[in-house]
Amino acid sequence: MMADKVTSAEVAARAGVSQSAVSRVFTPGASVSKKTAEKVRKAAAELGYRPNVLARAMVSGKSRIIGLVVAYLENQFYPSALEKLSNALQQRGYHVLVFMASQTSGSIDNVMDEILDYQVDGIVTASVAMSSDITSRCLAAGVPVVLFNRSQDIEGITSVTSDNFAGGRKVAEFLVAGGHTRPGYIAGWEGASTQRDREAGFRQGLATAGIPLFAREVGDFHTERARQAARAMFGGAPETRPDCVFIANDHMALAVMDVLRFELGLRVPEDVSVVGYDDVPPAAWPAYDLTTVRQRANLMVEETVAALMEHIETPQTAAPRRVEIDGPLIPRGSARRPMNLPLEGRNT
Amino acid sequence: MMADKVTSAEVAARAGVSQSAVSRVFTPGASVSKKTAEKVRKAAAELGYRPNVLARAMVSGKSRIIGLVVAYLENQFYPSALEKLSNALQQRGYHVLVFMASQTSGSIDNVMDEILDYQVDGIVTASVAMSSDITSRCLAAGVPVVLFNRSQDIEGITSVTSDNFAGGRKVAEFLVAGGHTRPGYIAGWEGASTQRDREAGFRQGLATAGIPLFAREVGDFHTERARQAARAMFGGAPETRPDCVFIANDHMALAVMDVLRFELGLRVPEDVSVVGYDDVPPAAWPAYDLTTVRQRANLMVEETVAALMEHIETPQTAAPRRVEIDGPLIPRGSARRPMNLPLEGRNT
DNA sequence: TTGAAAGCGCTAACAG
DNA sequence: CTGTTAGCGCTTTCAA
Repeated sequence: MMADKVTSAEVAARAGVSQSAVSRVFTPGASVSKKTAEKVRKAAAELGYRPNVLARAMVSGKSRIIGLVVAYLENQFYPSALEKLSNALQQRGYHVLVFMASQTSGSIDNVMDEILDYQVDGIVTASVAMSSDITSRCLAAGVPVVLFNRSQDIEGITSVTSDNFAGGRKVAEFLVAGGHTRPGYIAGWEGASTQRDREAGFRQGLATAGIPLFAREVGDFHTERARQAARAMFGGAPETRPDCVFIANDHMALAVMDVLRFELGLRVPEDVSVVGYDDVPPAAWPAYDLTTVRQRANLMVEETVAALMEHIETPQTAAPRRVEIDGPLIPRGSARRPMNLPLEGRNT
Repeated sequence: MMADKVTSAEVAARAGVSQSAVSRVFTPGASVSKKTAEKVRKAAAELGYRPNVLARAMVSGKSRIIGLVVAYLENQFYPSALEKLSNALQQRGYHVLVFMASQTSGSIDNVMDEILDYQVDGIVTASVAMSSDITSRCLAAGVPVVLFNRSQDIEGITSVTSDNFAGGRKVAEFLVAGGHTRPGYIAGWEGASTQRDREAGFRQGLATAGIPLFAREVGDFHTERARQAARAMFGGAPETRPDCVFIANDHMALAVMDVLRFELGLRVPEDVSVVGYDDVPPAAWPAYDLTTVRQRANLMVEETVAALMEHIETPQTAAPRRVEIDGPLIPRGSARRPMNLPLEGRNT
C-alpha cells in the first residue's frame, strides 16, 4: 500500500509533471501554478511522499541539523535547557543532533570533528570549553558556534550566559545585608568561565562591604566533591565555620545542604545560610527551599537560537556577540534574609 | 590553510589516485594496498579531509542517525536514560537526533513523519504511545522502532521496560509486610502501559494478602496533578487517610512527599509510608530518602541498543521482542520496613 | 511557469 | 588492488 521509499520522480510520473515541478511544490519560495501544485500534492499524498531531507541537504548545503555538545545531564539545568532548545529549533525546522562529550568518547576535539562530518548548520556547546584550534576549524568550515552557559576569551566567538559576575555580587550583597560576617565559597570547576565570574562577582561584593572571604573549597561542579568540600569547610569546631556559604551552582548546593543538615547536624539557615546558583527545579522544593540566583533558561535559549539563526541565514552581517542575561536572586528559606534580621535575630 | 569543504576528489588529485581509492581508504572493509592507503591518508591529513556523512548516507542508505522521541525531560529518569543511550550509540558510530513530542509541535504522528524525513536508521520512543498506523508506516519504511519504557499491544513491536507488574507487586508485599492495612495508590497517566502494569501488580499483591485498596487518585505523571491528588487523598480526617501510599513514579512521589510533610504536616513514615517507582537520583537524597523500585536504566539502554543494532544489521533474522527487566525494591526511610515493625512500633 | 540537464559528495559494482 | 562508471534523491540554473 505504501512503497518503501517514494521519490519525487515517482510522484512526478503519477502527477504527469516533471520531477523538478515536484521539487518546486515542496520548496517554499518557488513558482508553481495552482494547477500543478494541486496535481502534485494529490499524487504525493496518494503515494505518501515526503522529501528526503538528506538529499536536500546534499545539494542545498543546508542540513537543518544543529549539533549539540553536552557533557552531562545530571545537573538539571541542562535537561531543561536542552528541552527548550530542541523545541525552539524544531519550531524553525531544525533538529538537534546530540553529542556527549564524556570521558569515554575521547576529547572534545574528536567530538567536534564528528559533528562537522554531519554537515551541521550550526553548533551549540553547553558547558564545554573549546580549543581555539577547533574553533577556527568551525569558522573555516563556515559553521557558526554558540557557547551556551560558557564564555571564552577567544577572538570572535558568540556566547550566551547569565550575568555571572553580577549574580555573584548579588549573593554577596544579600548575605552581607543579612548580617553574615564569615562567608564561605565552594567553587565549581576552575576552568569554567561561569565559576570564575561568579566567584569574582562574589568576592567583589564582599570586598565592597569590607568583609573578607572566610573559607573556600572546590567542588568542581561535582556532587561528591562538593560533599567533601562541605565536610572540610564545616566539619570543624563552631568558631572555625563560616556563617554562610555561596556554592557555585545548585547541583552542588543541594548536596551540600544534605551534608550540612543530615551529616553534620547543622540547621539551615539558623546555623548557616546557603545560597546556590541556577534555580533548578529542586531548588524550589520545600525540602530544600534553596535561595539561589536564577538563570533565565528561556531567555538564554532564545538568544542562543537567535544568534544561531542570524549566523546561518545572514553570515555576512552577523557579528559575534557575547550575551549576558541578568537573573534575579530568589530569596528562599535556606538563607537568613536582610528584612528578617531585626525581627528574628538568632535564638540559639 | 584549511579549505572550506574538502572533497574526496581533491584528496584523490593530491594523492595521485582515483576518487574511489580515497573512498575505499575511508571504508572499513575495503581492499586497498598499504602504499595507496598511506598516500591517501597523507593527502587527506594535509587537506583536513573528512568524509561527508550525509553523502555517504545518501548512497549507502545508512545515515547512522537514530531518532529519539521524548516528551519531556523534567522527570529525571529521562535525562539519565538519554545520556546513557547517546553514549552507547556514539560508541557504535551512531548519533541521536532529538525530537520533542511536546504540545506545540503537533501530534506524535507529525513528529514521526519528520523523523522519517531524516532517513534515520532506527527510532527510539521514550514514553510515547504510537498509533498502529504510524507503526506500520515505520515498518513499511524499513525503520526499526524500539519503545523505551512503554510497551504496547500492537502486533510485533519491540519494547524495553522494567518488569512493572512484578515491581508493583513487590511494593504491595513490602507494604503489607510492613504492617500497613490501608494502602493508597496515586496513578500515572492512565494511557501508559507502565501505569497500568504497576497498578495491576500492586493490586494483585494486595489481593493476595486480602487487603483492599483503600484510596486511589490520579496524578498523570505530572507533579502539580500529583500534589492535588495527595491533597485529595490526605486532606481529610485521620481515619479517612491511607496509612501508606504507592505512587506510580518518583517524579510524582517527591512532590507528594512535599505536600504530605510541608503542607499537611504529616510525618513520613510515622504517619504515612511513601513508595515510588524509578529510583531517580533525588530519591536517594537524604531530604527525601524515598523507598522505591529501581528501574535499571543501564540494562534497559543496553537492551534497547542491542535490539536496535540487531534490527538494523540483520533485519531478516531479527524478531520483535518484549524485554522486561526486573528491578529491586530499594528500602529507604520513607516507608516503614517489615523488619522494624516489632522493634519500633508507632509511638504516636 | 515549466522541463531538461547538471551536479551535491560519496559508494558500489564492474572490468581490468 | 585499482580506475571507470553509474547513480542515491534532490535543488537549481537554463531555455523554452
